[in-house]
Amino acid sequence: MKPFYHPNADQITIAGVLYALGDPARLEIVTLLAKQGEQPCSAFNCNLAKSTISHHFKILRESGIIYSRKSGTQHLNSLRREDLDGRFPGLLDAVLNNCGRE
Amino acid sequence: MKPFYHPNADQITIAGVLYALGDPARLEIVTLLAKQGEQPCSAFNCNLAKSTISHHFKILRESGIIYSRKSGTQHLNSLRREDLDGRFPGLLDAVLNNCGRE
DNA sequence: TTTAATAGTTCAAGATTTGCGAACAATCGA
DNA sequence: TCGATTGTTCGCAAATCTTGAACTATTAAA
Repeated sequence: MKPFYHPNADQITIAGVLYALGDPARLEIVTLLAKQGEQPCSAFNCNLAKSTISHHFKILRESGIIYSRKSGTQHLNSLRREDLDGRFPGLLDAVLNNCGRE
Repeated sequence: MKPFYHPNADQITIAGVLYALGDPARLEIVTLLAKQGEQPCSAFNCNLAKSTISHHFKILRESGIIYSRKSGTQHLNSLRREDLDGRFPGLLDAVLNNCGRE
């Protein structure tokens, strides 16, 4: 399998981040990682197909929102908080503060 | 022509807002409205086709980000700042503060 | 009251993207 | 080595995006 692509912090764009966050499933993934810290893909339970979930993680990874590393058979994912806060101060917090209360 | 659909404030979802903002053209439209106030669609100059711009305004309108009203042959568009701030405090400001400096 | 000009919307078609099941790759334990 | 687990990749159908052309609505001019 190809190694994961992760953009550098300065390659992260706000349109890319907002696009990645603009999907209910991906927003839930991000909320989960914010609350629980590093998690494997399987920690995200929903009605979506496995391949679809893999796709969502890829979008989040390539937009610069999450970092993924291999650990045994799992892929552990974590929020790139520092990179995001450094690049777009206040953005991630504003999003997280407003999730889960629609 | 059908009258415009505008969601009520409580129908605005954060995923819908983030999705609408997750496009470079729409992000520029929002930035323009934030800086210049109410503007017609034609105030947004870019390389896109007229029909595409109309589509982008529709996405912004139906996600609850802008309000559109007819005035003669024009459609004047404005940010729904109060509705957005009331529903998702800090979100719009965080986005606007981080636009235009990639 | 025609006629033309302007501002946007709607429509149809091709290109792109999304979601899915099936097949595949990688790792771990028995 | 065999099976179980985790996640990726592939191919296809459905949905969405971009565009030019046609259309609606309003204003101004002749």
